[in-house]
Amino acid sequence: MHAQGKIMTGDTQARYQPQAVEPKWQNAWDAEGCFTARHDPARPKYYVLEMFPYPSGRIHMGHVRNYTMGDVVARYKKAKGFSVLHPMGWDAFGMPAENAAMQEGGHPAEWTYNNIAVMKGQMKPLGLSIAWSREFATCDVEYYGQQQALFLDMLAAGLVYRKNAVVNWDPVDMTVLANEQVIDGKGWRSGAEVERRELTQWFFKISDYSAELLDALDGLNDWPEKVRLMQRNWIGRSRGLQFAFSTVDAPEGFERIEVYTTRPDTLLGASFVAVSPDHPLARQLERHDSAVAAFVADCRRIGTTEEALEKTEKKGLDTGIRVRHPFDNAWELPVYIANFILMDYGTGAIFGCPAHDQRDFDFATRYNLPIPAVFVAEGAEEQPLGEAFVPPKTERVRYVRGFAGNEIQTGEDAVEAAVAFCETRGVGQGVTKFRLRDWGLSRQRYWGCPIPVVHCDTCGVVPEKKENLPIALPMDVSFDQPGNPLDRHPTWRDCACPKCGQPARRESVTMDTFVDSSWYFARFTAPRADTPTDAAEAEYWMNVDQYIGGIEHAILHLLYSRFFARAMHKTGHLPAKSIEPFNALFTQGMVTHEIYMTRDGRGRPVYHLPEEVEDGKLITTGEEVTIIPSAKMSKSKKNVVDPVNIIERFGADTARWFVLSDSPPERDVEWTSAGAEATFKHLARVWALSRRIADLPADAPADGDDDLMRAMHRAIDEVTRAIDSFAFNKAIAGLYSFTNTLNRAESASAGAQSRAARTLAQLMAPMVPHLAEEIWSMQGGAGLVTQAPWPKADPAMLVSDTITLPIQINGKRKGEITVPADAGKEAVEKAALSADAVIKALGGTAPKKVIVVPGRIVNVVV
RNA sequence: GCCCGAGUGGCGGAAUGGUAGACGCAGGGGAUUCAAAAUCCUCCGCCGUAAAAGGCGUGCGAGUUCGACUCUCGCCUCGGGCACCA
Repeated sequence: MHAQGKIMTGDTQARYQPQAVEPKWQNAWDAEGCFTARHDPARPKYYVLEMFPYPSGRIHMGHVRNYTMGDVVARYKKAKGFSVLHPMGWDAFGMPAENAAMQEGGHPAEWTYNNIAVMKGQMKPLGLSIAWSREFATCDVEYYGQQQALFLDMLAAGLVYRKNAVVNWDPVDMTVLANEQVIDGKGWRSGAEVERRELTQWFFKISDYSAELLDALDGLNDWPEKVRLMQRNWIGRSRGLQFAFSTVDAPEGFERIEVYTTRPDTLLGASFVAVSPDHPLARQLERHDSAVAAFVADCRRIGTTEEALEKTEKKGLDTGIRVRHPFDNAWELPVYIANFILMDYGTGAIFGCPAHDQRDFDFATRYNLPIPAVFVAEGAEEQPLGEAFVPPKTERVRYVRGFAGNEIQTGEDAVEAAVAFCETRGVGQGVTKFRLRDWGLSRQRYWGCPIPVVHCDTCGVVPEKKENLPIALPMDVSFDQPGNPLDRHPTWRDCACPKCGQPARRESVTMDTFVDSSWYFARFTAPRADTPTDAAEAEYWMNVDQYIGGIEHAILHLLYSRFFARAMHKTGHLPAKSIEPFNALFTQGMVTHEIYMTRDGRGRPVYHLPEEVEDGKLITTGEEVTIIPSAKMSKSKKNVVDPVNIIERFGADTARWFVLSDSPPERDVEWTSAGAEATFKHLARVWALSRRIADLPADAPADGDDDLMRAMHRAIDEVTRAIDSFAFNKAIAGLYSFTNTLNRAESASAGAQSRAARTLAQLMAPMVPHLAEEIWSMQGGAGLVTQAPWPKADPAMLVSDTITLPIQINGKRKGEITVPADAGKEAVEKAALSADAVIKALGGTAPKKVIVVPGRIVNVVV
C-alpha cells in the first residue's frame, strides 16, 4: 500500500522514543499528503483557524496551546469526514521589527523573515495538521499588494476618508508614538514630555455599520456571550437628546453650544456645562486667553488613551461664559472647559447633572456648584447627597424635579417622555448615537502596508491606479534617525500623478497592522490568487467554521474583521454569507507567567527571561529581581517560556498533551515546569501497555470482554462529547480513565484488548497523533490512524441495568440506594423511605415531603 | 475610572440547580528488587474519633430554593480590554 509496511518492521523498540517516532510519522503524513486542503465539492468542508502569530522570534507556550487546540479540532473533523482547511501564516508587519532595526541595525524585512524561519522550524516538530502550502506572511508583497487593491476598492466605495485626529507626538524624536511607547507621559526613547498633536489621518468608515455590527451580534450564537457583550458595550448604542444652549458673553460664532445627553430627564438637575479641551470653543478662547491656553495645554499632556483621561483628576476651568437653561431664560449655568470630556463622543460638550452622575458630582463638589436632585428612590424623601444617586435605568424612582411623564416612573420611561416633551417644545431632537468611532488606520511608520495614494499639487489626493500595484516598500532604507524613512526616501516618494502625470509625492504613511489581520482568513481560501480573493474558493471554504484565539482580541481584531468582511462583500470580494466571517469563536485563556524585573540607572524597568533568573536573582550578576505576579506572556515583559526545550526532551506529544490537560481551554493557565515529566511518564506507560497487548498470544473470547467493550464505548462517548464542546481537559481525563481500565482488563481476551487499544489510539489521535499512529500500527490498524474514521459509540453499550441514587435528608447526603434503571417514582420513593439513614432520621414520624428526581437524587424533608 | 471575566484540597482542576473534590500532579504507607529505576497496591479537604458517629467546608456577606460551586444582590482579590502592542 504505502510506507506502512516498513514502519511495522522497524517497530521493535523496547521503549517509548518520541524522538525516533515523531519524525517517522510526520514523514508518513507528508508522503500521503494528509493535510493538503482539497476543494472537494462532494464533501462537506470544515475551516478551522487559529489566530495567526506575530513573528516575534520564538514560539511560546501560548502558541503551542493555541495551535494544539486548533489541531485537535482539525484532526477530529477530518476523522468525521470533512474536507478540512487548517492554514497558517504570519502577522508580520509591526513595530518590533522596526525597533529591532533601530537598536541592532539590519532591515525589518530581514529580521522578520529570519524570525518566521526560526518559528516555523520550531512549530514543525509539533506535528500540526497544517496546510503549509497556503502559508503567507502579511509582509509578503503578494499579500499587501492585494490589500492595497482592497483599499482602493474601499476608497471608491466611500468607506475611506481623511480627517484630523490627535496622536502622541514626541517633540525630541519628532515622531509619532504608539500608546505603549508613552510611559508616564514621556517618550520611551527620548524621555521627553509627549504632546497631543493633530494630524490629518486616514479613516475607515466603520461607523457606517455601527447599527448592523451591533444587531448582528444577536445571530452569533456560537460566539462566547462575554465577547458579544464586550462588543455591544464597545459599539455602545445610546438614545438621547441633542439640543443647544444659547450663550451669554460668548465669542462670535458661539451663540449656541450643542450638547448631547442620554439623560434628558435630568435637565432640571443641570448645574454646569462642560466642553472638551478640543472643542472649537476651547480652541477659540485659547487664542486670546492665556489662562485658557495654559489649562488646555495642561489637558493635552494627559495622553490620548481613554484610560489616561479617566484616571486623571477631574479638573475644569470656568470660561466666564454663561448659557441659558432651555426651560428658563433667567437661569444661567457656567461653562467650563473640562479635562474629562471627549471630543470624539457626542458633540464634545455636556451639561453636568451632579446628583445623578458620579463624575459630575465630583466636579460640582470641587467647584462648589449646586447639586439639585432630580429624582429620589421610590418612597424616599429628598435629602442632601453624599454621592451621586445612580440607580439602574429600569428602576422606578420618584421625580422631584421632573418635567415630563409620571411622578413615579423608570429612568427609561422618563428619558422617552423627556425627549418627546423637548421635541414638541422645539428644544432639541431625540437621536441615537454610537460610542464606536471610525477606525484611524494611518501609521507614521515604515514597516507596514503603504497606503496606495499620491499627493499632487494640482489634483490633490489621488488614488494610485490598480495596474501600478503593488506599491512595494523600498528596501534601501535606514533607521539611524527617528521618524519614518519613507518620508525622507530620495526616490520612492517621488512619482507621477496618476491623474495628470505631473510630479507628485507618494503617501508615506502605512496602514495599521489590524488591517492586515482583518482579511487574512479570506486570503487563505485562495492564497496565490491575483485578486484579493477567488470567488469559487471563497464560496467553498468560507466561512471560518471555528476560529480560535486569545480573549485579548475580543473587541478590536474581531470587530474590525467583521467590518472588513462587510466591506469586502460590498466591494465584491466576499459572498453575502460571509459578512459574518467566523461562525464559531472560541477564546482560549492565556498562558501566564511571573515577570522578573530590575531597573536601569534611570529607574526605567528592565525585564528578564525566566531562564536568566534563579532563586529570585539574576544568574549573571546575582542582582535581586522584583517578581511581578503572573501576567499574559509577552515579549516586551520577557515572561516567556520556550517550548523547544520541552519538545527536545520529551517530544511533541508530551507538550501537546500537557497543554491540553488539566486546565479548561478558556481559562488562563499558569505555566510551571513541573508536570511535563509526569505527562511523559504517562505516555510512556500507554506505549508500553500497547506493546504488551500487541505481544499477547491469540485466544478465545473471555468473560471480561463485555466489561471492557462497555468501558470502550463509554470512552468514545465521553471523549467525543468533550471534543465537541471544546472541553479538551475532560477528553483527556476520559482517556486516563479508559487507559487505566484497559491496563487492568486482564480478564478480557487478547482480541478485545487489542480492539480497545485501537480505539484508544483513535481517541488519542487528535491530541497525541504520533503516539496514536504508533499504537495503531502495533495493533495492526489499517493504514494511518490519521486517516481512519472517528469511532462511534453504541448507545446500547452505554446503559446499565441498575443505578445508584444518593439519598438526602434536608438536602444533605446521608446514604444511597440501588434501584433498577427503569424504576418508577413510587418505587424509588418506597426504596428511599426504607433506607437505614431515612428510618433513623424519621424516627417513626412521617416525612414532610419527598422529592424524587428520576435518575438523579432523592431528598427527604423531615 | 469604565466595560468583560475568573476565584473549589498542598497544586491543575471535575460537577444539565441534585452525592463537592471526577481525572491528574505532588505527598505518605506498602509490595516487588541485593539496591535503584520502572511497575503494582493503598491512603490522601479540614476538625473530630482508637475506629466510628458527627460537625465544618467551593474568595467574603446576605438572599431565593426541598436542595446553591451553580441563580440574585452587595463586596474583596486577580486577570483581559479601553481604539497607535499584537
